[in-house]
This record gives sequence, C-alpha cells and structure tokens, in this order.
Amino acid sequence: MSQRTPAPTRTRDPKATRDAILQSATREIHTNGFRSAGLDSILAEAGVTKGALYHHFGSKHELGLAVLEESVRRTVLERFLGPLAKSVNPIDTLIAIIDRLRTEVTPEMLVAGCPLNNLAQEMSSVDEEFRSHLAAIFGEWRRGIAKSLRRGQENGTVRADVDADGTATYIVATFEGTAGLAKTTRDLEVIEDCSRGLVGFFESLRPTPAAD
Amino acid sequence: MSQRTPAPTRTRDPKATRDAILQSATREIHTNGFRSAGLDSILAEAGVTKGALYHHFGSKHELGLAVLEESVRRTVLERFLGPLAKSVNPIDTLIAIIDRLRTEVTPEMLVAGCPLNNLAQEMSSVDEEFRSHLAAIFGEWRRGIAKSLRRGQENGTVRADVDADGTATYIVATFEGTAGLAKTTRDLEVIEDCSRGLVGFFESLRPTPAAD
DNA sequence: TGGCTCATACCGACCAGTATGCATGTTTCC
DNA sequence: GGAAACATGCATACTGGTCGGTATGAGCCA
Repeated sequence: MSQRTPAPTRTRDPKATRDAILQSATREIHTNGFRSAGLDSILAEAGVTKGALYHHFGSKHELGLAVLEESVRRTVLERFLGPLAKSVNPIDTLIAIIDRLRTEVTPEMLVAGCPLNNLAQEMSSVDEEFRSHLAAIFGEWRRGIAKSLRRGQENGTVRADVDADGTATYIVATFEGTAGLAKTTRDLEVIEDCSRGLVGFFESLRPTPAAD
Repeated sequence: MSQRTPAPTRTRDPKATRDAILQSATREIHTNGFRSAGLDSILAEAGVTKGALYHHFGSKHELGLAVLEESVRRTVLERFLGPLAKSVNPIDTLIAIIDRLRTEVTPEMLVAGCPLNNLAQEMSSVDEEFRSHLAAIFGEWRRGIAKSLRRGQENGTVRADVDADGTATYIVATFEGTAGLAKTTRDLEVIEDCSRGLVGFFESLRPTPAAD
C-alpha cells in the first residue's frame, strides 16, 4: 500500500486546503459579491489562515478568477448543458430544466441569485479580466444551447426557420433576467410568471404539426 | 426685482449644490456601483467638498437611496411608462420602445448597463433597505405595463386571454436580462437577438384576426 | 538539507465619517 | 433702517476602522 496518495495525511494536504479555500470563497462571493467578500470570512470558514491563502493564490483577484473558472463555470454549464448534450428533443429538455429549477428553488437560492449573473453584473464594467472570462462562459452557454437547437432542427423536433444562435441568446438573457428580478423582489411568483413565459416561448419553437 | 429667487447668487445655492452632488453621484454609482463609488470622486466632479455633502445627506447610504429614488426611478419609469401611459395600442408602443432603445444604444450605455438593474444585482442581497426600494420600483414598472395591457384588452388591441400581470413581469425580466447580458458581452448583436425575441413575443399578444 | 506548506504578526492604503470654523444669508429688536 | 444675534451652507483638516497584502519563521516531507 501507499504507493500512491499515501492516505490523506490530514495535515499537509495542499489539494484539500486549496479546495477548502476555493469552496468557502465560492460561498462568500456568492452571497456578498466579489468586492465585498472579506478574506477573513473566507479563511475563517475554510479553517486556515492568510499564509495558506497566499501560498495557493497570488491575490484576491486571482482567487476570484479561480472561483469563476473552477467553480461557477462548472456549476452553471453542467446544470444547463449537461441535460441538453444528450437529448434528442431540446425543447422537451429545456422545459424540463425550467420545470426542475422552478420547483427546486429554495428561499436561499432566491435571495442569493445566480452566481454567474451576480458576478457578471458586479464586475463586468469594473474589471476587464473578469469581464472577458464571464463573457466566455456566457458564450459557451449560448453556443451549447444553439448547438442543441440545431440538432433538434436536423431531427425535426425544432422548427427549421428559427435562428438557433439568436434564440439561444434570448433564452440566456431571459433566464438571467428572471433570476435577477426574483432576487430583488423575493417573490416566487416572479419565477412562476417567467417560467410560464419561457415555456410558452419554447412551445412556439416546435414545428407545426400541419406542415409535415 | 429680487422679490423671489434673487438671481442665482452663484454662491450660496443649496438646491443647486444638492442637485450637483446628486447628479455626479448618479454617474459615479452608475459606472462603479454603489459600494465602489468613492465620495471623493463624486465631490471632485460636483466641485464641492465633504462639508457640503454631509450637510445635504446624512451618510453615503442615504445618498445612495436618494440617487435611487430621485434619479434612477424617475429615469426608468419616465422612459418606459411615459409612452405607455398615453397609448391606445400597448403592443405597438412596446415595440416602439424596444426599437428606440435598440437603435439609440451607445457603446457607453452598453458598458454601463441599466442603472436600476445594476443597483438591484449589487445591493439586493446585502442591504434590505435598498432591496425594498428597488423591489418597489420594479413593482411600479410591472404594474404600469400590466395596466397598459389591460387597457389594450378592453379596447381590443391585446388578446383577452393573456395574463397581464404575469406578462408584465416576464417583459421586465427579459428586458433587464438583455441589458445585463449585453453589458458583459459588449456585443450589440445580443441586443439585436433579444429585441427580435421580444418583438416576436409582443406580436403573439395581438388578437388573432380570424376570431373577431 | 533543502524545498514545500502554512501560521503569526504586522504594515500601509484607502475611505467613510467627524470636528471645527468661517462666511454668507435671515431674523429680531431697538 | 441698521446692527446685533442667530441659523444656514459649506470648506479644511483630521480620525478611526477595515482590509488586502507582506515579511518572517516554524513544522513537515523527500
């Protein structure tokens, strides 16, 4: 035994330390935003000190980018593009995603908002490096949806005349707008109203059964 | 002469001073957000000093709320609800508003984003007083659109079976989502795509000419 | 022994807020 | 109507606290 990873030595586990910092930073940034996120809060929750943080990350800025790339990006894209990647009918899948989010949303999620949208609104006009990373993630998201819609057009589950790229952009915008409005109003009915609107829009993308 | 407002004495004009502070604070908050807005920047642009600021406003927090109530709220509601208030066909008016915004958007506006949305995303989960004011403004906005839609239903320009309140919420959410996504991507095509999507949605609210 | 991992203590900058004083208007009273 | 007494409007200088970042050194592993 012990030829590889000689049992998590508990002490002296740099990977675990880094992950702990990244995780608590993700939480802190999600609730307070990047600029208001205090390093002391992050370190207290992670159970380490400044020495550990600045050993693994060069600066708060770098930590924020790591949270964005390694945590937020994974979460958003997995949750959204995962189901779409292996679906034959993108419209059914999109409706299922909306429905799942609509029913599973907790009060805490309502208050905290979408982590990607939060960072985007806070940092885009202030920090160019953040903005470019955020724009890239939105780009992946939009391209993933567009790709799925095009596949639907090929197999006949999506109307052939819809602009896949434009529609994908519209979906992402409406989705984030809903999250943002719900965050401010703290009203679950906002989620309901917007979900209905989105589902109606999705239905309008199906091919008309008349024209076969 | 000089029986009333004895000629703007240039010196000693508290109303003008307050307005100057409010205006530069509006700009600074719009570009940097509330928490990153520096009082020194605001004062430099307004051409006054801290003494003047703290004479007119009790704190930075109070200044921020004044900007929200007296500046942001007026701007947003006037621009959006003004045209709707005196229109007989709300759908035509909504399309006109979208079209006007789409064509008049400047690169600076694209970068800065919607001032209401910016404050909402930044402050909602951090400051309850800000959040309640922001939610109230969104409420006015939504109610204004809903009222206009109901009037359209009465005069036959809007389908009778649409849920006015839910539709108004969906419109506001999509609108702010578009502004937010455009702010991050800095891509005018995002505005185009989402405008097309919204106009298509508006068209779907018209009564079908068949069923008279 | 030398390089990695991290704790402790400290620094300096930034920034909201305050204390103070002066100058300009406004009221009061002779 | 004029001057004293007061209130308003605002500038200057300073303070206190927060917080990101650093310097240093100690334990751990190969």
